Amino acid sequence: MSDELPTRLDPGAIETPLYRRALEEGRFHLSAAEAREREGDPYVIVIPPPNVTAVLHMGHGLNNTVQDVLVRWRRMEGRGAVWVPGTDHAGIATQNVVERALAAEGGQTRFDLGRDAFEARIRGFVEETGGQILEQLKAIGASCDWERTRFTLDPELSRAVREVFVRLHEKGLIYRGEYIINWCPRCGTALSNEEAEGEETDGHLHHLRYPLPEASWKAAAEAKAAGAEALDRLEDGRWYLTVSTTRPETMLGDTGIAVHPDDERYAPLVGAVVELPLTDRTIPVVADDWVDPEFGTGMVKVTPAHDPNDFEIARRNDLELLNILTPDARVNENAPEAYREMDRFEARQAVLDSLDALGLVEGREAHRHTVPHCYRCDTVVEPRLSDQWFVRMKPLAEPALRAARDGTLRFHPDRWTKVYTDWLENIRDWCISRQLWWGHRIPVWYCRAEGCGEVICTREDPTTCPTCGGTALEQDPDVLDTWFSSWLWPFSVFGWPEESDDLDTFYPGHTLVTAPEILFFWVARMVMAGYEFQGEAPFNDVFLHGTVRDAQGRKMSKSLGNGIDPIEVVNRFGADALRYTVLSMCGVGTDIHLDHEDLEAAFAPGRNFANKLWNAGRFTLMSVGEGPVPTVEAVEGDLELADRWILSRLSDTADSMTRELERFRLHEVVDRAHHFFWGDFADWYLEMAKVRLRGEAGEASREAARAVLVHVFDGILRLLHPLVPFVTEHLWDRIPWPEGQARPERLPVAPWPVGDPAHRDPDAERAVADLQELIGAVRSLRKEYGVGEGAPVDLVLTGAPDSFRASLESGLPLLEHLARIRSVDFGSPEGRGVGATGVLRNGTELFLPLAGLVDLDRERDRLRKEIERLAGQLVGAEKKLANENFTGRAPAEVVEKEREKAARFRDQRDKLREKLDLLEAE
RNA sequence: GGGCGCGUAACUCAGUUGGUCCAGAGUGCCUGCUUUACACGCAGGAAGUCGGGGGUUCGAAUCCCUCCGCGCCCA
Repeated sequence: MSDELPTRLDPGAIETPLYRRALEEGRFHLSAAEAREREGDPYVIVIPPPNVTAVLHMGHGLNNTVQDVLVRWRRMEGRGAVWVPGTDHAGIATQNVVERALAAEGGQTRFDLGRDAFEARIRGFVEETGGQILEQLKAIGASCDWERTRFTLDPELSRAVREVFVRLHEKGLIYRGEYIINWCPRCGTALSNEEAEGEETDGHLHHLRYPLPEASWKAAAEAKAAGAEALDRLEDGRWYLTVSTTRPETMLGDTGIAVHPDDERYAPLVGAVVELPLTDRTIPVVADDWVDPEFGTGMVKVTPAHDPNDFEIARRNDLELLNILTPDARVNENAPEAYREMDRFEARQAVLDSLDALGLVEGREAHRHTVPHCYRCDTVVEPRLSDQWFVRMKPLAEPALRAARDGTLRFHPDRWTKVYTDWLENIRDWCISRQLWWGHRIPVWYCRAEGCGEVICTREDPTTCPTCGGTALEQDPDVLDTWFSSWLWPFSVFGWPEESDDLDTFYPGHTLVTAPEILFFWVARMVMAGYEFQGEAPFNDVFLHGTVRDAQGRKMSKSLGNGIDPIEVVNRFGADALRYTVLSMCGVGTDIHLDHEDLEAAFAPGRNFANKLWNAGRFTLMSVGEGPVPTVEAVEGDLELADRWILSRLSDTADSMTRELERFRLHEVVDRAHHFFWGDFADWYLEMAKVRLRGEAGEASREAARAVLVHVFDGILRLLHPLVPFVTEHLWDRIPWPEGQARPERLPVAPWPVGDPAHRDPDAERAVADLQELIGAVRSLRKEYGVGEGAPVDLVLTGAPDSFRASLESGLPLLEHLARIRSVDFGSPEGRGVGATGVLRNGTELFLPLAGLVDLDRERDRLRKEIERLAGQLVGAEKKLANENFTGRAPAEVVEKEREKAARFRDQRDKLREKLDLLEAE
C-alpha cells in the first residue's frame, strides 16, 4: 500500500484532488437545518470580505489560514461550523482601477462615458476579475461554505443596505448637512475620518502679517501696550498683526482672526477689523475659547471653509464661510483672479511670493506636523466645506461599548479592548456619502417641483412626490461608503431583513478574525450594527493577528515589490507548508516576518514539517502492513512502557492543543503539535517500536505496537488536520482501521481528539524520561570518545532503582537499537578496565568500558567539569535552603522540590567525585 | 501632545497567575552519519550580562520606577 507513496511529499499531486473531493462531497456546506441537528451551537465565522479587485497576498494567506484552523477544529468538534466567504465592492478602490484603465486605453474619463456606461464597465470588470481571490483561497485549503458566497452589491445585500439607511433616517440617526469633511481631490469624493490617514510630514510654519486699517490702530497700540507681541508697525507706519499657518494659500479664504477671550493682550483688539492682504476684504477679530493663548502668537487666522476647528469658530462667531477651492483643489472664483485655476500647492507659493513682495511675510520655521492622506490613493486630503450625509454615531456606540465592558465582546489580545473603547467613547459622526458611481446609491429623492423641495427616503423607489404629487423627482447622485454595507455583513449574508432560517440559526456568529487596521472601520461598526438591527453582538471573540512583513520589517506592498505571492508558495512548497509556516509564527500580537528574497528559507519550517509527517505516515503504513489491526483495548494486556508513554503523551497533547485553540494561541498549538509529533512520536516512539514491528520481540508485542501505532497516528492526523489539512487527509485515507471500530467518513469530519484520562500515565512518562536520559548520556559519551556509529558497546549500570532496572531489562533490544548497546550489566565497574562514566538524575551510575578509546586525562577533565557544574547547582540550592526566609515563606512544595534538587545534585556530585578519585589514583 | 506594543542564542521568535519547562523552539553554525520512513533527515555539539540602571521580594526574563533604542495608533 505504501508503495504508492514517494519518499518525498509532492504537495501538488495531493492537494488539488483532495480539495476537489471535499467540495464534491459538500464537506464545507451546511444548511440551517443540518446545523441545528448538530450537538451544541453552530459555529459561525464570516470572512472579512476582500476587495473584488484584490488578488491573494500573504496577509490574506495568514488571515484565512487562521480562520480555517478555527473552523476546521470546530467542525471536528461536531459543531455546525459555517464559514461564509464573499467579497466587497470596494467603492473607491474599484472605481480607481477602472478609471485608470480607461485613461490608459484612450484618455477617457468616467464623465466621457456617462454614469450608466461607466457602471456597466465596472460590472464587466468585476465579473471578470472579481472573486478571483476567492478562487485562490481554495488553493490554501480554505474550507468555506462556497454555496453561501456573497458580494456586498448582491441584490439581497443591497436591500439590507437600503433598509438600514431608511430605518436610520426614520429614526433621525442619518442626517444631511454642510460640514467640514475630508475631501480627496484626486478621487473627487468625501472620505470618513478613518479614511484620512495622518502622515507625519516635514513642513513649514509661515508667519504672515495682516495690516490693520487706520480705524484699528488705536486698539492695536493698546494691545501692544498690554503685551501683544504679535502686533507691530510696518515701515510705512501701518500697524499689523502676525498669524501663523502651514497652508498659506488658505489665507485667501480667511474670514476672521480669533483670540482667546481671556487673553488680556488682545482684549482691546476684539471687535476690530483687519485688512486681508491680496484681497479687498476686511475681516473681524473675534474671541473664542478654542484658541490656545500659549500656542504661537495666541492669535489665529480663521478659514471656516477649509478647517474643521475654524469652521466651529465661525459658527460660534457668525463668521462668513468662504470656499476658495474647486473639487480638484484649484483656487476658485471666490479668490482674487490672480490665483484662480492654480493648484493648491502652486497657489501656496504664489501667495507667499505676493505677500513677500508686499513685505508681509515675517518668516518661516521648519515644522513637523501631521498631514492627512487619502487611504486609497495617498493624495493629500483637503478639509472642505461640503454637503454630505452623516450617521449620528453616539447612540449606536452605547451598546457596542457596553459589550466590551461587560465581556460580551472579547478581544484577543486583550489590549485591543481599550483601543476599541477609546474610539467609541470619542466617536464622531460618520460621513457616509461618497461622490462616486460605484456603490449603493443613496435612497433619497429630491422633489424638484417649484416650491416643494420635499426630501423622500423610502424602501421602494418613489415615482411621485408624496407632498405635491409631482413627478420631477431626482435621486441623490451619491453612493454610500463601502463600509456602510460591510458593517451589515454578519447578518446581511444570511438574508436580513428577511427573517430566515439561516438568520435564526447562524446569527449571531462567534469569532471574527482580522487585522487591527480595520478595528474602527469595520469591527466596531459591525458591533454597532449588530446591536441596532439584531439586538445582539455579531460575534463574541475578535482575534486580531499581526501584519505580514518582509525580512526588514517593512509592510509588504506592490509598490515596494517586497510581496510574496501565496500562490507561488503553494505551487512550490504546498498549502500545508504555507499554513504551517505562518501559523508557527503567529505569536500573540506579533507581526510575521518573511523573507521575500528567499522563499526556500522562509517556508522551510512548513515544508520540512509536512514532509516529516509524510514520511512518518509512510513508515507507519509500511510497518503496520496489511493484516487486521487490533484496537488498543484489545491489546491492553500487552502494552509496553513505550506504548503507555506515547498514549499518555497523546492524551496530554490533545488536551493542551484544545486549550490553546480556545485561547487563540495558535503558535502554541503548533508548538504542542510539533513537540509531540516530531519530538515524541517520530524521534522516540517510532524508533522504540521498530524492533517490535519487525517481529523480533514476539507476536504479542508486535500486535500491541501495531495497535498503538495506528491509534496514535490517527490521533496525530486529527490533531494536525486543522493546521495542515492536505497531507493529513491523504495519509488518513490510507491508514488501516482497527477491527470492529467504526471509521469516520472523512478526516475533516472525524471527531476532534479528547484526552483519555485512562491513558494518563505519569509513571510511564517518568520511566521513559529516565530511559531517554540514559540513551542520551550513552550517545554523548560515544561521541565524546569517537566510538563509531555502528560499533557496539557494553554498558555497566550500578545503583539503578528497581523500576528503572526492570524497564531496562525488558527493553534491551531497544537499547541496542537506539544506542548500539550490546549488553547491560547491573554489576560494578570494578575490574572492567578503562572507561567513561556518568551519573543519571535518578542516581544510576553508568560505565562504558572503552579501553583504547578513552584518554584518561580527558576523562578526568570531563569529570571535573561535570562535578564543578553540579557543585555550583548544589551551592545554589543549599544557599536557598539555608535561608530561613525561604524555608519559612516559600510554599512547602517549592521548598520540598528544592530539597530534592539539592539531594540529587549532591548524590550525582558525590558519585562522580568517587569515580574521579579512582581515576586520579591510577 | 496622549495611548499602546516591542527590545531574550547569529536570525525569527516562545517563555501562561514571579519559584525545574531561569533559560527554550525553528532557521543558521560546528562534528559525525547513505542506521531499508524521511539528508526537506538522524545523532552529538557550540552559542544568550533575558536592552542599561535602580527597586519590591526569601526568590524576577516575569511585578514597579527610570533611562536608551525601535515600531504602531489617536489627536
